[in-house]
Amino acid sequence: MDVLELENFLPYRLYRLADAVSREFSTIYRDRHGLTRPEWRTLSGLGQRGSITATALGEQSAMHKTKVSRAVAELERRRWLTRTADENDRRVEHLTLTKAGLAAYREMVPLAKAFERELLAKLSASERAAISDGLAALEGALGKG
Amino acid sequence: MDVLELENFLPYRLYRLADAVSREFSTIYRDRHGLTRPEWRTLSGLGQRGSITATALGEQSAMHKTKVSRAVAELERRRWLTRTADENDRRVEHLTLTKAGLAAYREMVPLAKAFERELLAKLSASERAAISDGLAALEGALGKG
DNA sequence: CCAAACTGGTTTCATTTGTAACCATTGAAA
DNA sequence: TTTCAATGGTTACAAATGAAACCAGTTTGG
Repeated sequence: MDVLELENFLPYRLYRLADAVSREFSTIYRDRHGLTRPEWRTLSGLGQRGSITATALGEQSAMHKTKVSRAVAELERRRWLTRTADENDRRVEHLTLTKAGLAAYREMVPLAKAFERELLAKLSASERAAISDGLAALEGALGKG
Repeated sequence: MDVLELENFLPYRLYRLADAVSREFSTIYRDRHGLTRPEWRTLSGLGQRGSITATALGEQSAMHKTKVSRAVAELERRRWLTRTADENDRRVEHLTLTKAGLAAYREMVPLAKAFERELLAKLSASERAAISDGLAALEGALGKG
């Protein structure tokens, strides 16, 4: 009979791995600041790109617009970001980190990098290359459709 | 200033890719049978392993026990599986696919394999090797802690 | 024996999520 | 213009999720 081996099935392996890594990483921003993943991504997207719109943020961090909307609302409530209206298009708002938001970002970046470094340190150089190349290839394949 | 490039950050890349692939794949079992992901995994775990317990199913398919419990309940409602009590331990129940469940499984397996094949077909042989090795290495690294 | 402590599995409750509907504004077309 | 489709963003509602409490039943240690 034709059987599917789940543990070798690419979608399953990817999901399982992403879930494990993401869950582990989430303890960092959760413990430190009580952030959810969408909030962390928003913070991190804004820190990386400076002032951007909610739509751009959604694209850059691969989040559904409702997630962005809610994360932005929460960070605004914390006074970690401010919205400023666009001059030309009144539907658009530009998001910018406040001093407090920037401080949180600056504090998080080294922790995030350390997490990644420690994870990759468990691999050999060729394994690191393999993951890097493999993910890039898949990203490319999905991009095309 | 120290910036984190989200698009090169491993946890983000993994999650994004897994989400995209999984979302795409989910249309197959959703359109065909209206299954959720936990339900699909349950079906597929049972098809692969024959008769197993809910706990074993959770371990094999990396699902929280409440997910397993609910997915099993739904598949039972559809009469795709049956539970039989363990002789020695009355807490344990062994899950087995019914004829209908097995039929659904047999129908899904080729679709799943085709999906994976088509995805991998977009990569070169060396890229396929890279993904395979890279994921295996990460799985190993996480396993150890 | 009998009382913890533990395990397989379910349920409850609060939180997170996605879909779809929505509001306001803008751009294009008639 | 006026209308109609599209776009940025929010909200309402339903479904999915996880943590913790729970209910058997089982094991362990006194």
